[in-house]
This record gives sequence, C-alpha cells and structure tokens, in this order.
Amino acid sequence: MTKRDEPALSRRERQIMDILYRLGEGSTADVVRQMPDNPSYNTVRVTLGILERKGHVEHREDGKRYVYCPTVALDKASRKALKHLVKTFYGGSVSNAVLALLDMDSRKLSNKELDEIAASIKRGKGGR
Amino acid sequence: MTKRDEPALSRRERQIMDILYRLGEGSTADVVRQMPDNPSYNTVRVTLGILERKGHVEHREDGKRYVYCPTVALDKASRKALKHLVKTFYGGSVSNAVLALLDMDSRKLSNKELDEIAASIKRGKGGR
DNA sequence: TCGGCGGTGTAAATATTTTTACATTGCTTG
DNA sequence: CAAGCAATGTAAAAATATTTACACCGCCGA
Repeated sequence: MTKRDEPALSRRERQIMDILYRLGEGSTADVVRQMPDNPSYNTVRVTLGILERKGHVEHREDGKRYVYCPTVALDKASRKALKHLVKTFYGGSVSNAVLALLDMDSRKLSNKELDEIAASIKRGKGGR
Repeated sequence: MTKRDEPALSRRERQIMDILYRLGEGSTADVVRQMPDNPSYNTVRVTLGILERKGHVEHREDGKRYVYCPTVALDKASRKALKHLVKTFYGGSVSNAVLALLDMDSRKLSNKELDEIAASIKRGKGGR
C-alpha cells in the first residue's frame, strides 16, 4: 500500500490551507482577512471551491454563507509537515530538529513547558 | 525595517529548493535524480535558471557542469520554515511543536540524543 | 415594493508556470 | 577528423493557476 502522491498544492491553495489550519475553520471572508497580500474576495472563494473539488476542504452552511475546514485532521497534516521539514533541513534527525526549536527560543519557554518536555523525554527513555 | 514579502515559490521551485537544502548542493542531474515525479532534465535545468535569476540559488562551475546551491543558508531557511510550521499548526507554541516531535518517535531516539535535549532544556531553565 | 447588500455559481480572460524543442559548444573517442 | 555525448542558452508552446466579471438569489430596511 503506497500512497499515490497527489500533486502538491499551488501557491494560493497552500496559503489558504495554512490559514484554515491556523483558524480551524473559516468563511471566505475570514480567510480573506488573514491573507497578507489581500487578494479579492472572489479569488479566495473560487480557490476554496477548487480545494473542495480536489477534496482538501469541505464546507457546511452557516446561514447563507459557507464555512470551510480541512478534510485532513490538523494532527495528521502537521505530522506530515514536520516529517517533511525534518527530512529537508535536519537530515532526518528528529533530535536535531528539537534542538533547533529549543535553541530558537528556549528562553521564552516557561518552566512549566520545559518540565513537560523533560517529562516527555523521561517517558521516551523509560519506555524501552 | 520590515521585510517586503517576496512571493512564495511555485511548486516546482519549492520542490527543487527542498532538494537542494537536503543535498546541500547539486548539479541538474543530481536534482533530477531526487525528483519523485521524474520531470525532464531540461525542465529542471530551466527551473534552476529561474531560481537563479530570482536570487534563490547560485551556481559554480564544476568542469563543464553547473553545481547549484541555495543562497540563503540552511539554518536561516530552516528557522523560517520551523516558525511558519509552529504558527500554522501549533498556535505559535514552540513547546507543543517539540512535544509533537518527541511524540512522533521518541522511542526511536537514542539515550544520547535524549540527554542532549535534556541538557538544552536545563540551559533554558538556567539562563534566566 | 424596490434597491442594495452580502452571499453563491460559473465562465472566461489573464497571468504564470512548466515543459518542450532545438541550437550551440567542447570534449572524447573511433 | 568526424560523430556522439553531455553539457548549456534560449525561445516558444502548452498546461495550469489566478483573477475578474457578471448573473442570480434572498433578506432587510426605507
């Protein structure tokens, strides 16, 4: 069972999907509001329609407007993205990616957060 | 000083840049070899040329062939990618991203790696 | 009731990306 | 030397993506 690799999303498509993941869900207007290069409402709407035809998002009706959300759950999509990133930039080494993240701004992390991470590590060491 | 946001790369461009980051550098043939959907040698070559015109890669000559590498250093590019990913999927929480990475496969990490991460955390807690 | 507002559907124009094609060059080998 | 291979340069065709335009609908308030 090897997944056939669907072609990657186009720029706009990717941009919109990212916003939907960030928001959880959103109407066309919600999405437009998040777009840094303010494309027109119609542009976004048409692209959302394309994403829906391709199966990347689905919508429900909320009064007279559509609210879209990704069909692939956030945790699944994020794992995939992390994997790709680790492969591309960290030679596949998860620990190097973690170190980079911590290095990026461990000073900004609270003690509570650091403790949670430490606990997770302990579990990792224990569980074998 | 706000950076003006250059338009994101197109699909192929992104794909090729990722391969170059993964490899460090590469000739057209090297890149083609890594492409999962085997586009033609010419396609890749032309796209590399576009990337060079746009300033994303540069080349040196190695005998009669060109070897390309990204102009933005790997660590800088990877930080940017991490940031984007953390923002998109983890509500901006670095610690949640770290936890997701660890959760992904902490069992596969060696004790040495886990210790390095723990040490980095200790530094984080100490340094404030 | 009428007009405008805020939605949707869809076709078509436009812009961009991607691919192909072919010319040229230098080296190597028969 | 001539042929062929392995590169590059560049134009242009073809495919895709993006944007615009406009029609239609239902609701609300004057």
